Amino acid sequence: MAQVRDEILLQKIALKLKALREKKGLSQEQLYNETDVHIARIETAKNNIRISTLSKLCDYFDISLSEFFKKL
Amino acid sequence: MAQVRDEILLQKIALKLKALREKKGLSQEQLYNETDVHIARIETAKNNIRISTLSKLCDYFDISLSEFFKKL
DNA sequence: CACAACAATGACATATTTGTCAGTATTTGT
DNA sequence: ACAAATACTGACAAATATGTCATTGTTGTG
Repeated sequence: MAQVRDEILLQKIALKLKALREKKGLSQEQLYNETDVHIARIETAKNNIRISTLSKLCDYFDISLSEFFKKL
Repeated sequence: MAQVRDEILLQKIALKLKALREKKGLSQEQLYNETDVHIARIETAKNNIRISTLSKLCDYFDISLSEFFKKL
């Protein structure tokens, strides 16, 4: 089902974003202060992130969207 | 500004999706019948597409998200 | 255990995407 | 130019992402 595929995708994105954040040693709150993105629900795969939100985060983490999805 | 960067990103995504669709020789309506995605507003860069919507389209076009953004 | 820092979750408000459909504009082929 | 196909746009409803704040749960450290 498409729903299941989406859940898997969102889960992968969630884990990847969490890993990027932790690599920088930031708390969710600190990341919010830097990017204005509330990450909690994204990191728990509750939200179907918009492309501009993901783009903003990738910019902050110095990774291209292509790179982000390559090692997903 | 972030707004401008988003507009550029959405414009690139729009053009890329249109090119993929036209490569398959499909009208917007035909693509909708295949994917259940209304593409008109996305191809005119009016919408900030969600990741699962883009993923669905990439699946249909047989291109990975990483590939999609690589040649953006 | 107790405390502190952090993450997860619920509730609510706001903004935006998407579906849907109708109407208009544009393109394409003859 | 004409007709048909296609694309674009506006309006409305429904679903959902995100902001915001409060509360609860978790984790690590003394």
